[in-house]
Amino acid sequence: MNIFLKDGSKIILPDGATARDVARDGGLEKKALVARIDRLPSKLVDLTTDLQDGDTVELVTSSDGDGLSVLRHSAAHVLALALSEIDPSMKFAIGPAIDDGFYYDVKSDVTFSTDDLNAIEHRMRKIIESDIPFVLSVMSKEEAIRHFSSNGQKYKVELIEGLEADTVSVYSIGGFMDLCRGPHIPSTGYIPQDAFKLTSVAGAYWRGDSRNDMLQRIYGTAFSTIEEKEAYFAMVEEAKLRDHRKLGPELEIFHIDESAPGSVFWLKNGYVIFNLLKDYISDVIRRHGYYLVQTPQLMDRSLWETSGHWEKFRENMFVVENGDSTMAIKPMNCPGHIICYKTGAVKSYRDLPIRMAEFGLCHRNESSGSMHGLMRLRAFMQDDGHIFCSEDQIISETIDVCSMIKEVYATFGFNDITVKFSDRPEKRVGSDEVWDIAERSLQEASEAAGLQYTVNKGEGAFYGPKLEFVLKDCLGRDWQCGTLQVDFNLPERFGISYTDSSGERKTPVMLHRAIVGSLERFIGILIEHYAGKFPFWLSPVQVVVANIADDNAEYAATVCSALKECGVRSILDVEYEKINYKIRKYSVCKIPLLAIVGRNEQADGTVSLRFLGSSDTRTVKLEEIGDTISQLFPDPRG
RNA sequence: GCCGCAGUAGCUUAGAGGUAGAGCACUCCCUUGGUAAGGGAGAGGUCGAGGGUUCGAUUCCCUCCUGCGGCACCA
Repeated sequence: MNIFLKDGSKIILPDGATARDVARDGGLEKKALVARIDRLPSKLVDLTTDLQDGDTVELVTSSDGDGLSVLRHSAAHVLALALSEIDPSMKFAIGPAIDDGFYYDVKSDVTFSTDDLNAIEHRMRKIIESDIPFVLSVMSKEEAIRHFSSNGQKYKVELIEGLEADTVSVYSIGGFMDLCRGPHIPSTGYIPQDAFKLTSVAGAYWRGDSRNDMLQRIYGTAFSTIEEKEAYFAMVEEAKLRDHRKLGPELEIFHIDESAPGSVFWLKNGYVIFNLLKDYISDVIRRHGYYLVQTPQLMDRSLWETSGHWEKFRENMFVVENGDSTMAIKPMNCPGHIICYKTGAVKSYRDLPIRMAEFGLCHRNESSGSMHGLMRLRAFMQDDGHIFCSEDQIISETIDVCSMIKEVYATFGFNDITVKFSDRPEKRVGSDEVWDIAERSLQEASEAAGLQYTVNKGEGAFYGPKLEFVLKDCLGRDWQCGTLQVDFNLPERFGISYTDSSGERKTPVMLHRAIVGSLERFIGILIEHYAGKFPFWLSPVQVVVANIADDNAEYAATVCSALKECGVRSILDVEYEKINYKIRKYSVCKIPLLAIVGRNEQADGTVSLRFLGSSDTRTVKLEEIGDTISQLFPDPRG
């Protein structure tokens, strides 16, 4: 029969040939893992799949992203086989490939720890060496249930029972049978011995539901080549070095104390960054027509009941009993802004849009296991803002918010932004009709703003659909920061209104928006993005002026004053220490610029500038130092 | 909150049923030096908290706190 390859060439194979014969024919027998056949659109299939005359076949190797996923998925099966050897009564849940590897969830009386991973890996290597084929069999649901019940595989039985089809596919390696949709690599030997590794053990709930059994999850990863594996682990190491929880305290940016879990002590350097960020955002939003307000920390329970937060988030709110009244520390700022809206004269359509912003300190009683450095806190400051507008202003306001977000991200070098659209969640307030309008408005606005987004089904806020802005840092990691939410519900619940041009009372639409989300979290991201080497404008200490010998101390002080005069954040170091020692000291704390003065500089009225991470120096005249610095380090804030 | 792991000087860490050592940092002394650590001395620890076992616990056991890897949650 005639078989076509992806490049259009044709080969002739005997009847009954499989995709594997194509691999053999093309000398790819050792590399091809699975295949794509045009007759079976966009689906990967096993190489054992029978071909038909006229099929176009594409062989897929592990250098293809989908092929790599198959490799990892197969590695998960090998892991399962290895685990079943350790505990024959082990119950298997699921073992999929994920973005950077694979895992298998199991229930066992044996508790695994990181120390056990080597031994498990060793068993996996034996299985890989034995080059056991993956064998597909298709059986009826009943037969499969009988099989998996007979050896107590209750999770597999539950999975099968949930399947629609009449038959299920099962893959075996040796005697080990696993329910699986496939496809798989031809045999275990296709997993490269030196390019896979088990990485960690963790707990995970069966079917991701905290009401279900807690399982043990064993994570691993596999790559096409050793080089790719090494690059991956090098990246993991690099991420560890940049970890804001390590750099933050080291660089005197912040501290989190046992006495206040989930709250930040901003240290001397961190508070400079915090204020620079806050001032910068203040400036941007002011240019975009916002005014700032500040609302109380403690507000009465009734307010939270009206907003719906009491019902939905009571458990996560800090509540204060005060005599006869019950107050809550604000977990967000929206109700406060609604109260601000209600004050003063009755609003007219001429007043809209009203763009109100607040650096709002919010407290949420996050569960103990969810806290993570600056990324997830119990107390954090939102760069919050609410736009009260009419329905026909949604589009123009959305466009403005998007451009503002892009502008701010670009200032920090984040140019790769993706957007997610989250629609109505199961638990929500408001009628479906209102949700229809809200979702449609946000969709139209997104299109008008030229956004390309992916949809996160059911992930919206309880009061409205939302856009989430995700930025990519220099290690390629995604961080969700900005958000824009369209809300028809809270204005309704609080009964706020404006008078439209025909004199009629209308309820305004409320757009909730944040650019960076939480200042704390954004600074955490910045620490990791810059690896602690902040750009000049954000550096807490921009210049250290250091003398070489005592004779130059006075001149060094003059230089330091001159820098301060120019608005440069500088400190003076005239300690009696060798210049090498000082250079090392300030390189370690990542000061971007050192101004070194010795006998020569003093005589010539100059300063020797030394840049972080470079041994080049540059000598400039003292009176030109301010101009030189602003030329060398242009301010990206515009 | 759940599963697992960890907590020794400011930081990084060694150690063991008989109350602890090191490096960096710190203080003092010597060195007046030219672009990533000069030399010497000193000080610094109720070994996360509470309870139990023991003649004796920082070490073994239990409870709690905090953190770490995940899961769940995330207005």
